[in-house]
Amino acid sequence: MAKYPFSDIEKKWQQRWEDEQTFRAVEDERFPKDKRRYVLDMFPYPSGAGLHVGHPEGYTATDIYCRYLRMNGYNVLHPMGFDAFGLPAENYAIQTGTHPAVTTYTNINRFRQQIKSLGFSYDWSREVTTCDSEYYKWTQWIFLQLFKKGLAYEAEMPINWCPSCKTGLANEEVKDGHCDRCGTKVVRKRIRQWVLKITAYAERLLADLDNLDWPEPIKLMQRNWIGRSEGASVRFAIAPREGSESAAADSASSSAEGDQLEIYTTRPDTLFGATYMVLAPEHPFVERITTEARRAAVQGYIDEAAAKSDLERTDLAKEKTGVFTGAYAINPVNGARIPIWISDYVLISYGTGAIMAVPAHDSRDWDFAKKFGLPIVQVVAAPGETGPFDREPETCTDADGFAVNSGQFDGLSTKEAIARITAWLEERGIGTKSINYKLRDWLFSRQRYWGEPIPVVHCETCGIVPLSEADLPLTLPEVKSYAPTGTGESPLAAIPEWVNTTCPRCGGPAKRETNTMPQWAGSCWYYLRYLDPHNGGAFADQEKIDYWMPVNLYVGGAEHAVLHLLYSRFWHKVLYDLGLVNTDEPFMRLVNQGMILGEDNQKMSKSRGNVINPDDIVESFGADAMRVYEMFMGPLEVSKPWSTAGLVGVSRFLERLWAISERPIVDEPMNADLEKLLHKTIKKVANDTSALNFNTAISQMMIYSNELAKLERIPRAAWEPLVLLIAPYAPHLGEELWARLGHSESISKATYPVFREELTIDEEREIVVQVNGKVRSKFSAPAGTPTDALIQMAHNAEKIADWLAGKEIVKAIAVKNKLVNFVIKG
RNA sequence: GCGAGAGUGGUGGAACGGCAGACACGCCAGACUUAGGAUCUGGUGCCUUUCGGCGUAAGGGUUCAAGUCCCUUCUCUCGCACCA
Repeated sequence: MAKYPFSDIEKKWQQRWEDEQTFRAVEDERFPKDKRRYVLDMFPYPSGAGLHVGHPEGYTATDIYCRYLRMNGYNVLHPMGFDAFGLPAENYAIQTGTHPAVTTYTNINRFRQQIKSLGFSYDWSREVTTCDSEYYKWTQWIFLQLFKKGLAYEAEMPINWCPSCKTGLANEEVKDGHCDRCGTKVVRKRIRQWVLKITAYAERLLADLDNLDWPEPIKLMQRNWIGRSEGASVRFAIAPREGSESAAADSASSSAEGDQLEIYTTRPDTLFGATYMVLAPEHPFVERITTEARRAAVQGYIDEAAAKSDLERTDLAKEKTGVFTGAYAINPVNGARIPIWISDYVLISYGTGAIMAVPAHDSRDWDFAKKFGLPIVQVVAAPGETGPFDREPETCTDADGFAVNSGQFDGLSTKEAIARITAWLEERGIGTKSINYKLRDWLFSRQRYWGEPIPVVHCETCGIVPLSEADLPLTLPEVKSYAPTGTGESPLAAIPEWVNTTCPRCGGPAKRETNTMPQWAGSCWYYLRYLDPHNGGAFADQEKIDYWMPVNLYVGGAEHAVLHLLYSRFWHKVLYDLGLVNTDEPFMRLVNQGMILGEDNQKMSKSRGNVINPDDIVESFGADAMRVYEMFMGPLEVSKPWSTAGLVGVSRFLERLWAISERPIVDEPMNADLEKLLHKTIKKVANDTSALNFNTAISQMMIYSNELAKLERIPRAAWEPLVLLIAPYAPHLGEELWARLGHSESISKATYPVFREELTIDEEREIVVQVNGKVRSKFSAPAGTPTDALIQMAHNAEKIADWLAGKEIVKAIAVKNKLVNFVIKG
């Protein structure tokens, strides 16, 4: 049998779609709001390696869904573009001297051609590229809005620095103390940075997750990343010096007296158990409170801590370290004089950088107290525990219970004690209820070339001055060397004619900002630019935003859970607050596709030699086979290994459809059984497709086509619906078969088949007869036969009399249309 | 350590609490064929000659009935990681 000529067919229809602009999306008011859908793919970074079989998985899923929606009368926006700023092109430039733009656009052209070869129904007229100055003009414009709102600020702060990428990294880009991109161990470095105040939106970013139809694990990851906790801020007075220490104290140290040391705790109920305090080594009080006698030891510890990498500092396995400062604080609830230590187990970046240590009820404090012989006082007892509570406890517990050794609060439940002690602190002005977040502000500057220049200047008289919006885009200058200086300045700093400029405010001499934006900037809002990609006067027209937004379905990998997906929610909320977008969330529904692994069940990688190139698959099996196979492999959301043998199976299925189409298509009625199967098939394929359960939809089409394949002559009424059903999956084949059926218009404009519910119901049902839960027989009964009649019939079913002979029927259970179960004894 | 998800034939995977293994790959047998992952027919979870028994990581439980619900354990994947 002749193979179907997929190569010719696919080329032909891709050309047709392009010539006829078949998938151009137009803001047609005749479609009411609920008949419009915005279906978005995470756009790719066009790497030099070309498209990977993982890319088409999500793209195929959304494409099938979009084609399905269009055939069901929806106006669908389905765009594609490229996330084009980024380090690989820049690193390549450093090695070869090739301008990153050259590499990037070469790669984009290759990607676009590869993506098109798979026959996706994108509206290519809306393509965006983030490194295009007409695009990043608006990235810069949004940055200016953030700046004007006070959400972008400069700070000199210790940051995560990747020595290999020679740039700072956001917290979200550090995994296990290593650079997320290149795996190099990050170090701490203190340099001037641009930071976005994402923490100002922490509460909303957290709360609004509840309204999103996103996978729970992703929402949970964002919740954990934001890390909200409730507790209290409490001020501890620094105790006056005593005895010889006081006499020895110099004037600088004694000035600390009267200072208040503020801490944050989630367990104010354990205040009576605070037996010492710990400051982060970087805490500003350390210098002031350290006594002369302890100064050398303290300074030594600080130096040691500074030399350690974050990874070493946060290694949980290591023993706690620390030194005593010589100073004491007064516990405000009981007046106890408690020593103040420093230790690197307290982080300067969280809370106030200082803690009250409650060793009886915090395992970290416990470890520390045990190591340094500090007192441990139990202040929470387990429910029912009777005491006595005057001994040092044998174990540490953070479980709830009731307060002991806590003065007037004794006996209160943990919950009650937290509320009452917090109120008591507030009355006396010693503390307040307080909320903390793990989320840090977003480190937004990169000391690299290939990114959006940050559109501000540094003026000697005016300070930081934003460029006028009319001066955007601020384009990247040409440079001789792309190599980062590594000193914390980008290559842009080496171009005086670009750096030296005039202040937009006073006209005096000023220097341009030489840091660039991180790769995440462009992807924060690209879904908005698709709405109106060529607009020169605004990032997008309001009416177009209102027409399409929000995104109804967003499909992409899970690796962006706390990066892109958090950042773009933040930007979107800022734009919402400025009245520039119509919703407070950008992506209503999110689906993460699973990874496609190599045939060896390992992650695909060049080094493992298990990489599958989509071009090869399209070449030898066709784009339709590739698409259908990727959807047939298993559920979209799970990871699954590639199997070329499995691909062959799908290819045979498409061959079979072609073979069927070559038989006589006749205007004759089909038999009742086939008609039933047809309507069941339409129902299942429609339901599964709209639910993105593509694997089971394909399976059903296989079942149906296997039936059709048994016929010599194919009734048109049995064949046309199958062609329509397969079209979203195998669009080239669908078009060709549709044309061969005599239709002149694209099948993508045809109407999806409709099933008749009554034809999906079997009037005869097979009823299973069980004895003690085990299947012993079966019989056929009309649909809807009442349960008592089913039980009667079951008695007469084959072999059942033997099973019941001499036994007592304890109970007979019947489920309509399904089964009868006899429960017997003896 | 904490959190989340997942464990089903030789393989990918199906299965509103109701016949476990749909569909597909592979394999076996046969047919046909100038056989370039070809096409067609039948078979294919394991044990047993049959009757039948056993089977969804392991163990327990709820139920007339459990892959599915509950508890315990194990393994794998992912995320977080001294956040007070």
